[in-house]
Amino acid sequence: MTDVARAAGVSKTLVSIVFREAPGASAETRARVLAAAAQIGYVPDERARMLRSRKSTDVGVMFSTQQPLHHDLLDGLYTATSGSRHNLILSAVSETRTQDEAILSLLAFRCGAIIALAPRMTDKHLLALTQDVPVVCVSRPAQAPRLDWVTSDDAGGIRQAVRHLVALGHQRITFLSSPTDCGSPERESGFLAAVHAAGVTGTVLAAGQTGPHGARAAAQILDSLEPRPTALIAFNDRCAKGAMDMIVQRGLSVPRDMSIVGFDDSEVAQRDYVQLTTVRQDTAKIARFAAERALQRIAGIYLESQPDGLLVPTQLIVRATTGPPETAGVHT
Amino acid sequence: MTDVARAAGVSKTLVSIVFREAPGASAETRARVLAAAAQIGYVPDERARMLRSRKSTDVGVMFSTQQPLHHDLLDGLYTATSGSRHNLILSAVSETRTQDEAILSLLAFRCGAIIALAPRMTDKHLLALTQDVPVVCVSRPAQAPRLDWVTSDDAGGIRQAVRHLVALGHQRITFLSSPTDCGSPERESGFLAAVHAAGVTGTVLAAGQTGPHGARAAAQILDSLEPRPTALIAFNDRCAKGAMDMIVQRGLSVPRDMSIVGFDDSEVAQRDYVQLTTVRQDTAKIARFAAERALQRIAGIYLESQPDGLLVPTQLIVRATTGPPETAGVHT
DNA sequence: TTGAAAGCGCTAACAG
DNA sequence: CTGTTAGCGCTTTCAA
Repeated sequence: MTDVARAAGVSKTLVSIVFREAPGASAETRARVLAAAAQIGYVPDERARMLRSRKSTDVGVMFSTQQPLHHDLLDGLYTATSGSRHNLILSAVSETRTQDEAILSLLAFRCGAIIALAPRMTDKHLLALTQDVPVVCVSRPAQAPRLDWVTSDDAGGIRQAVRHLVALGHQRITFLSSPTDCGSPERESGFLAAVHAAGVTGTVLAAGQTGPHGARAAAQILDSLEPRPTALIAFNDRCAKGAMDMIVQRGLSVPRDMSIVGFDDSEVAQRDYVQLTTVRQDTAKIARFAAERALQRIAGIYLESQPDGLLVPTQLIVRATTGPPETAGVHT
Repeated sequence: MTDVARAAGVSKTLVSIVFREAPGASAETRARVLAAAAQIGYVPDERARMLRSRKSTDVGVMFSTQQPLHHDLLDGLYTATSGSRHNLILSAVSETRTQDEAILSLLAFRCGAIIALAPRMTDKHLLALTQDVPVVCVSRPAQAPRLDWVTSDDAGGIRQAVRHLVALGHQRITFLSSPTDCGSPERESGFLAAVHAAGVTGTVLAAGQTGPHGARAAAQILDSLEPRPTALIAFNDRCAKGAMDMIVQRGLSVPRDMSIVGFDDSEVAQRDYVQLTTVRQDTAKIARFAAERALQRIAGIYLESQPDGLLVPTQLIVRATTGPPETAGVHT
């Protein structure tokens, strides 16, 4: 910066003013400073800048490398913050990095707010965090005061799936849950409420969020002797996919012998060889809300009138993996 | 920090020493400082720390939200740097954020080195960047001095695919390229060399990296009247998938009417309903090398003896989408 | 419209 | 082993 100031023949203050796009510099000076900076290849040190200005305007984002949905959300967050002066500080959760580590790193960078994608911590833990920095939870509702959240209407989404299946004539439906994941409790209770309302038989089986989890659960269902369900609703697309693999591998056909519904409408679902019927999440809207809230909090705006969270509607995308149940008994 | 020092009854220096895990503090003091910090909820300000220590030990990583392979690489990078004192500063390329913006942001955070995943910039541009900070390119070789790189042996991988297909009896093979992507030139020339060596007919068709790209290319192939190829090798799994979709949609069967090979061995390929034969990239090894190089550069180590880059071997994973060609003529 | 000085939270030399 | 001092690159008063 000193170099730029010298090259442009002005003081450091002027350089600062120009780069902050603050008023107080003539157009002529501005141009000369920018030219000198470009010449030298100067980029303001974001760390020093934040350090001195004391207010960190950066938004920290905790996401998971393994969740396709998070990549769509990241896209949405960048879109929502582009144009603003706010940087996104990314902190990933991976196989070798825990959520706590990710959050700690965000704290160390003194983000002005944190957007946590699918935080698997308790409300209490999150609330404690809120003492230090405003937090917006994505993919899970929260109950604590001053804890913002935004998530898909999980229960509503599952209800759409159940109604679709019931309309096709299904009487026995199983939900493959992923107990430790965000949103699973809501989807599970939504499922139970929906099957109850429709007067059909619904069972819940703990599966998990990955393909192998779905496959294992499907195998379990096929191996059991009881009247087999004719339709499966999975916690997410990957789980749905795994279940489908297993069913086909056992010589059965989808959707003839088993209808399958996923959740997310991730790329896997869309591009698949067998087009997966799924519940689509509106990631753009979720991201927009999360970003908006985070920026509000950073600006110190806390409106009593606005609710803590937002439930974003889902949309059922009917593709090729759902159909009427096979009426002629079971062939294994 | 001052608060912690007061609470622990020591000077700020001691607190600094304790948090840096530097020698010069008694175990007793150390414990007292840590206790006080935990009590207060103190986390050292990473920005101030880097600012003062002048050497930024952080590693900047440019990645793309849309590339499944990058998420595996991120995992690998976190694993490779965990345990070291180096932070990973992530900067994403998304629909609304260009590579230049991503790099600029990394520069603004004064990373000690940058790992660029699949940089689509010219060697010249990258070389200019190297003046400011050491750069390690991933997924593409580079020719410039002091520009480190690591990528899969693209040509070798394609050769494995070609040999596999030729061994099955294929005589006409088409490669679906993605001209603007990293690695495509290498794969294309590797393909041409391999078909030449095998004495079979090989053609190249520009497709792209997404499913729709692959589908469009496949349609083009099916619509042309010339002797149709009996096997396709795609730039990546998504492209392969899209081509497969189109082929099946036209009433043909894979691999009977057309064998298909992908590239990457991404989750799509592995979990797919139709198990995709593909060329696996060793992401863990690539990530390890990239991280190792970056840390070396940060440490100021430049060994003349070591090569600029590394070509990591690939592995052909034979699944269900390749088989002998249908000998009875073409049925449309 | 411009410049000089002070200081953000921390680390790195020193000295005790 | 512990404390004091100076300053990283920037922004922010305040004065010219």
